[in-house]
Amino acid sequence: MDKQTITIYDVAREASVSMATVSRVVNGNPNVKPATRKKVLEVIDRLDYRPNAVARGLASKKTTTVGVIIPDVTNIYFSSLARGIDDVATMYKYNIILANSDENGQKEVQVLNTLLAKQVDGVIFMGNQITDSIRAEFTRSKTPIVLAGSVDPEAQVASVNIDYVEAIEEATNTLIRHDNQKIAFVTGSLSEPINGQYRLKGYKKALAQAKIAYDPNLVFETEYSYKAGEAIWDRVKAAGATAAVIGDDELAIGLLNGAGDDDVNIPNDFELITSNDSKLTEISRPKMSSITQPLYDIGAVAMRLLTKMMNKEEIDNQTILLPYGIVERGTTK
Amino acid sequence: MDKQTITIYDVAREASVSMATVSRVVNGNPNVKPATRKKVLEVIDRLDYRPNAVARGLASKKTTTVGVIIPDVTNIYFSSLARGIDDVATMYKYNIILANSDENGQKEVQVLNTLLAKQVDGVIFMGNQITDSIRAEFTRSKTPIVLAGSVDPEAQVASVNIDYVEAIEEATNTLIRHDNQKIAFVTGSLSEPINGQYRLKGYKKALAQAKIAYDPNLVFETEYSYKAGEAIWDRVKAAGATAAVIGDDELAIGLLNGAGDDDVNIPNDFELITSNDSKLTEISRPKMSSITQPLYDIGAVAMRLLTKMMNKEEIDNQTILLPYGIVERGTTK
DNA sequence: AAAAGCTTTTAAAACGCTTGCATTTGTTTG
DNA sequence: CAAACAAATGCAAGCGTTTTAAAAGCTTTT
Repeated sequence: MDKQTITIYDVAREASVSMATVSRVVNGNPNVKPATRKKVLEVIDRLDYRPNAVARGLASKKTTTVGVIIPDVTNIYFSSLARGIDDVATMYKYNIILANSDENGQKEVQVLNTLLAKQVDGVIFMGNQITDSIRAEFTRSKTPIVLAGSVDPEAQVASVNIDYVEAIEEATNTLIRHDNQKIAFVTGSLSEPINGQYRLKGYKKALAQAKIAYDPNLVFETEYSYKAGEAIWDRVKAAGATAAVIGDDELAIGLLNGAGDDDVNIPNDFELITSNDSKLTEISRPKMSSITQPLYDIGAVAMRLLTKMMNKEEIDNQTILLPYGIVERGTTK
Repeated sequence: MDKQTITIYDVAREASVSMATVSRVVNGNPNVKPATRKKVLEVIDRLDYRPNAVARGLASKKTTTVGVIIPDVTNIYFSSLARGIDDVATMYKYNIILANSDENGQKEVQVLNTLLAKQVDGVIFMGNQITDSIRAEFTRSKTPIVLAGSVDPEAQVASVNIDYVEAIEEATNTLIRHDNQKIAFVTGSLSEPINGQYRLKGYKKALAQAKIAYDPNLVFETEYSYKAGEAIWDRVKAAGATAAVIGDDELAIGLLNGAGDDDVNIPNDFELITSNDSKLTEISRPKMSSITQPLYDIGAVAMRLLTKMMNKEEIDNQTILLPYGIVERGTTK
């Protein structure tokens, strides 16, 4: 009934060699006489033999598959990283098992476990919160893990990022230089280290340097979403801010549109700088000034780092910081 | 050295039962005496045993993994579908191997083959062109396949979509009702059936009904990208169009911004309707009128259909059409 | 208390490949 | 030309599960 699947054994028989030899030619092992290789290759072609990766994985204990845990593919920030990850994965002959986690700690643990059960050779984790339970799973397994665009304050697990402190500091400085005194800081949950520790620190540093008092009423904690941005505009306005540094592009464009719909002239009456320099910054009107960071590359470098770890190569530096910059577009004077 | 991996065998020994029994309790097979089940479960817990999915896959010939071929995760249209796919996959205990194809026929074939080598239980394919080589691979394998948001003119392979002909016809009609005589049709390559056969047909039908002559100079073939949209504005304008139906949201927002930057008043001087009702339609200013289609659901339903096929359930209808609508927002009068 | 019929459990054969070790074949060398 | 070494191949033991057929235990029935 079923299309009889043909195995390495069939090839071996037809080519009158051993399975070992067939395996060698399939894997490009050089210890095969060219004539033999040719003969085997012909049979493989004739029978249309396709090696079974599952059997391969079981025998070799390598699946050439890596797990990618992503909060939400639909968010351009993460999908940009994912694209970088996938491209270099492909380059190194790995496949990606993609799993959405919704930044939900429980799901993250769950998903991580099924990935490990599937014997992935490594995992790339995106998500702003390394909860204790996740960290526990990380350390429990011998599988290499790297964080992409996420930060581990303990610096225990490998990661690739930009320097969030400095980046936000510089963005805030830009706004200060433009004579803003009341600068809002709006971002995701402050319980996420990237916000509560890194970005906030940069924001405060810039203020301190300019001798501007830090005002907790100017920091806004919300979701990374367009709607949240639109919704928070009123509060930002009410707080008397004349500018804002924002931690996410979707959030920023929401705020921008919220202000615009409220007939606020941007950048004259209100300035803003966002954080991720995704496609969205070019799509909005005015275009958004932003911290620039190489999203694709963060993913790509993270995956590259992971390949090294999977290969048990010596790693000189576990936590890689990629360069960032600031582009001023239409939302700053 | 290596953390000694513990296997089903270890559990069997510790619980003094056979591997078969352990396997049964792990798989929830009812033929196990409650007392035995409990004993085994305790040992599993104590040893922290995790079944090896690869071995499982080899023995059972099921990997509970499906392959997803996507042109580009970074495109909101596709990532929305992907999100739907992943969610129901998770619901049915499947994992997703995600592979970017760049709509490139060669890559598609390549990727499909590695997915099949990995013994995925099914495949979801997104991409607007079912080339002959892809079709050949499809039919060659016994693995179930369904198209999501992509169309197979031959209707050989299962798919879930909306009725593109009618949808575009209706969108065009809307523009005609608003007294536009010169309506541009801008979309991706016409060699893709979705454009060249379906959408174009709907466009022409609407024109014919309104007794407006079809003018090939008003159809624009380009890429699905923001840049392409911006770039094509000049040509659309030069052609004298007063409105446009557009096949992709990124493309549409590009065109919209292109027009806006050219000081054209939208919707008064130029109207447009886009096709996918993604997040972008709410993000643009003015917000874009659009054909509404349930992107998430298309993915979800496609995956659901696939689960049925993998389960060898009887399928009543291979090609599912989901309902669409039209929302008029700010880019139409 | 033996026969019959269930319910549980076990033994062991797959599943399709990789890989360490042994063997065979081929090539140099002294 | 035998010895020594290198290259090419083969053997067979895994890899960690599932699954089928058979065996073992229990209950009922008679």
